[in-house]
Amino acid sequence: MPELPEVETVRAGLAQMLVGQRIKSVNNDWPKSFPNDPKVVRDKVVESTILAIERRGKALIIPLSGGYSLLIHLKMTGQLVYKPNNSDAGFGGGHPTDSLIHSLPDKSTRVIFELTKGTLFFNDQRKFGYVKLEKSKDLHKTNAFLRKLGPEPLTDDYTFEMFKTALQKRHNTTIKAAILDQTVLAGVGNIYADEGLFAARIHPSTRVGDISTTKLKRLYNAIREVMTLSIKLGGSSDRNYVDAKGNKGSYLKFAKVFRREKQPCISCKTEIKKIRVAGRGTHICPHCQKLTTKK
DNA sequence: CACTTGACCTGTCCGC
DNA sequence: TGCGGACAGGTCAAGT
Repeated sequence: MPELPEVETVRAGLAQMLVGQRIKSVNNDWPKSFPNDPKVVRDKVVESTILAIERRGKALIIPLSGGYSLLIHLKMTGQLVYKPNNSDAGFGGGHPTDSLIHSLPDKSTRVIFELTKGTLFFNDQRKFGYVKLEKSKDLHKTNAFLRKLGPEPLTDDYTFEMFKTALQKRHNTTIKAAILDQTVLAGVGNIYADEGLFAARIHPSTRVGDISTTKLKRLYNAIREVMTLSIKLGGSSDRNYVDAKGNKGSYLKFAKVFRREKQPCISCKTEIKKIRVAGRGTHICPHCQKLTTKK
């Protein structure tokens, strides 16, 4: 599910509700969902206080009092949903009747954190995601996943030059594979790759080295615009994704190509096609996104 | 080193 | 209705 906009939406929701709370207990049934030694987890996590909720690329980082942090990756189907202790009535508190919160825990619940004022559920149908306990000190350098991540694309200091320079090391591959590469920039996944490439009118199979600077500049802007809009709309709920309150996001109502195969292109009415690029299902308008090559 | 493919899992959908 | 296969928003380890 979750690409940068979805993870950022979860982060913002959790930050409102969890910061300052104490963790009373931790339980997990599937060891790979929380691979640390359960005794160590109990020792370092229980009785600690949540200091902040941070995001890096598609990962969440929760620093705790006591010098440790939770590093969480939702991968394809992870969810982090918080249920306040007083949410039983099912109304108010930002929990519409179709919120996932009313059926928690469920069969995909992997980890349960009991907090002072409520319960945090880590759900993950496909079990690809994880919660890991890490030392907070220099976490961005000591953790192998975080260390390799490229720059955050939505910060003010992320420039076109940074984008262009990072792409040069992937000049021989397709532009779609290149922007999905988390070492080039952090946070783009399949949805925003397709939406960004459509907005920039670039065919996903185009070789990076064959794209003009003008078009790359369009893509740089498009990726930032598409993800910024999605954050405003609470992210994309294609299948599993929900925010920290268990509610779906609405970005896909505004998506131009993603999951719109067989529908007319909003720009030229040509039928949207679904193809395969970089091993991923890929959505294009064959008329607006023509494949071009140099020489 | 750059790049591609399969594996990790469960659930759903589609064709026979 | 049942069954097999393909596929799903991500990353990593292997292979070429």
